[in-house]
Amino acid sequence: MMVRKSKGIGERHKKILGFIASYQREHKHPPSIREIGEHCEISSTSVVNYYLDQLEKEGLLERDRKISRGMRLIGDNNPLGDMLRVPVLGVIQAGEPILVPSESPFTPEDSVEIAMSMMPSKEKGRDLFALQVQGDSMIDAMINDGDIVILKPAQDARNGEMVAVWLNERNETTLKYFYKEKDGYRLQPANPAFKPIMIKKSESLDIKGKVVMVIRKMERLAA
Amino acid sequence: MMVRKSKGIGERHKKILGFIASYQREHKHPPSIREIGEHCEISSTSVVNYYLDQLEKEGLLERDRKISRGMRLIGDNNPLGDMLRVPVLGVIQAGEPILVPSESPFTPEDSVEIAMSMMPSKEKGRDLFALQVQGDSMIDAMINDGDIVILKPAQDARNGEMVAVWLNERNETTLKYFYKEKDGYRLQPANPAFKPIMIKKSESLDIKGKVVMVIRKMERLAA
DNA sequence: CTTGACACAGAACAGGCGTTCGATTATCAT
DNA sequence: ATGATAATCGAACGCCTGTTCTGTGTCAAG
Repeated sequence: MMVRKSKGIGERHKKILGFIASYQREHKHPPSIREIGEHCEISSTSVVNYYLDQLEKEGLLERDRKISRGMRLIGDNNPLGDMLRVPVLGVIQAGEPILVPSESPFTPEDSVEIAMSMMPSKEKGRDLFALQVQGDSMIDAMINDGDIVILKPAQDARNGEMVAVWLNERNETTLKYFYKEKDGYRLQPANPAFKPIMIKKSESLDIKGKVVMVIRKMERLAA
Repeated sequence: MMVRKSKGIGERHKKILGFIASYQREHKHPPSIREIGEHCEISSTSVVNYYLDQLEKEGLLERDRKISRGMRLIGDNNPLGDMLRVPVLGVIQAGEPILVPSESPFTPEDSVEIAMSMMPSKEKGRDLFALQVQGDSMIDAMINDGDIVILKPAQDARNGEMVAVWLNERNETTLKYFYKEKDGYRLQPANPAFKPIMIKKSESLDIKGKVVMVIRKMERLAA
């Protein structure tokens, strides 16, 4: 039959890889060695095992020996991965205080799923929450109507972090870069076309959380 | 011992649920019935099975009977999910043509993972690609320096869709809402503070793709 | 031609693992 | 108290599944 001379991956290998991926997508768990054999025209379990070993050596597969269906695709092939489910607690808009987890009486109607690998640094905590932006009031933060902002509860922030604040005096919710200055705080819009807001120490500054991510889905069309 | 009167979930159930989640996170595959028993102080496999059945009835778990470790958590508990790995092909900036998959000679140095559930409609194709925005040239599209835009290759677009275009005459790459008009095309910035660009039919309009998502990670601090 | 690496088949083995069933104890309404 | 229901246990059963070993045919190098 065909020979491979021990270099690289052959057609058979690709077929197996593809089968594992599609099987896993359909059944939510990996196939057994025998199932792989049936669908890839391999009549012996030992041959499947043989190929699996090669795929593992190539770094395309990982195996938990002795464990049933204990294999998983590595890298680009793997359709499954760790993700974080972040509850969407409500909307954020100017003129209304935002709801942080402890204040919100609502059950998250919806949630968004974020890949762990996308999470900045060590914000991988379980206490993140999300809000959907309503209206154009956040355009100075470069955030559109409909965007989803993911927040981490916080009462204070370091310079340069984007925070969600409730400005009592102005009766306004806003997202700004936070800077502490000698006579108070400076809230810097992300959009350079807008001017910073200066907050005196006397005014109340109510930080609700830090913005860790912004997601904009383009499914809907522009007005 | 304690009794549950067949309503709701008890402490034991939560412990099992938690163990499955943590086990799966560590081993990349679900535990066996016996492993659950060992770590939850249940000495009989039948009791574990007993609880698993209840969890399934509650809709918190799904089971593939007869299949080894054939269980998976449902909903918020499930740390694993279908995700799309989108290759980051390079950067997008004004003054340089963008690279679409077929043109790019580079192997994606990096990739971003997006939950399937986050993908708009049926853009769940395998041909998506991502670009990292460099510079502030996309501020009129409400997109910041460092943002990641996810694109779907396309040569044309419908009105209202945001597209990535290469304007040959202006030697410029840009992201705009696309509108076809009687005498040509109108490229509308997402930011209402900016004016639309009118393109005559005589000018060449090179649509490279549709923007399906924008992601902004806030890990880095503002300048 | 011989040799040896390689691809593959098939069968047997053994342990993993879900299932099932009989028996026992605990809790509660009656 | 008492019977019904829930919770548990322990062991046996048997399929599922990965592992291993022997054997065969092919092809290229010596």
